[in-house]
Amino acid sequence: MLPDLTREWADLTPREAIAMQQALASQVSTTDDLPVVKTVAGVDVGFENKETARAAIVVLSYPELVPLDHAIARLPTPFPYVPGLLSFRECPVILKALDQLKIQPDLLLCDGMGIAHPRRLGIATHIGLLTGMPSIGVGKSRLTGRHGEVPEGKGEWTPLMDREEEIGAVLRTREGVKPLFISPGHRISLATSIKYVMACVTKYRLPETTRWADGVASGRGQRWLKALEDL
DNA sequence: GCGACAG
DNA sequence: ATCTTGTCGC
Repeated sequence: MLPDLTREWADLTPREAIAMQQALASQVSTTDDLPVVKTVAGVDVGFENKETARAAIVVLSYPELVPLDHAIARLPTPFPYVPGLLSFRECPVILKALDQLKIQPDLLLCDGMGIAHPRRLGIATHIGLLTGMPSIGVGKSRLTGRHGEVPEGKGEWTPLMDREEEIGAVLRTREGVKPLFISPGHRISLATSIKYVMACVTKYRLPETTRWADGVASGRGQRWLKALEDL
């Protein structure tokens, strides 16, 4: 049973949230410490309105990428969107969804950043710390850090730097598409993160994990859920 | 003081 | 994230 943060985080101020991130940062590990990966999961959070957050998680077999399990959870939105504090808005409902899974994944890919964050505590990292699960941040745009041009070829990447520190990779998952911002969440290195993200990419820009998750999380989720039933 | 700013 | 139609390109 994962912690229910709905209450604990209810009256958190941005200042307290930042202090919490700074306190947790020392516990993050970017050394590979994962089991043999037989399952990977993607998680995504959508908002039905300003009031309600909805998380969807889909577990896929690895390396086949066939859907095996899924969960959807809803919870009141506990925190406004503040750049750098995304996890306080989305973690509670994600934990609730994770608790509903029959199959706990070996690796979790989250929308957003891992350590590529001002205090090295993006949502993927925070979820990793809360669950103990190896995690990777897969962002569609940049939060922080600098980088050079990204080579055009599929699988090519450029380091994302904060001063002298390598905090992630700007990865071209397909030729001719906007690159993704990949960073270690917890219990995984950058090189290994890139490897698993590319292994989850088939013919689209986004890895299958996140494609399944946000297909189920938002909009026309019924269409995706029906596909899951036909297993 | 002026921008930048995951989802 | 979410609101939204047509449209440009492979």
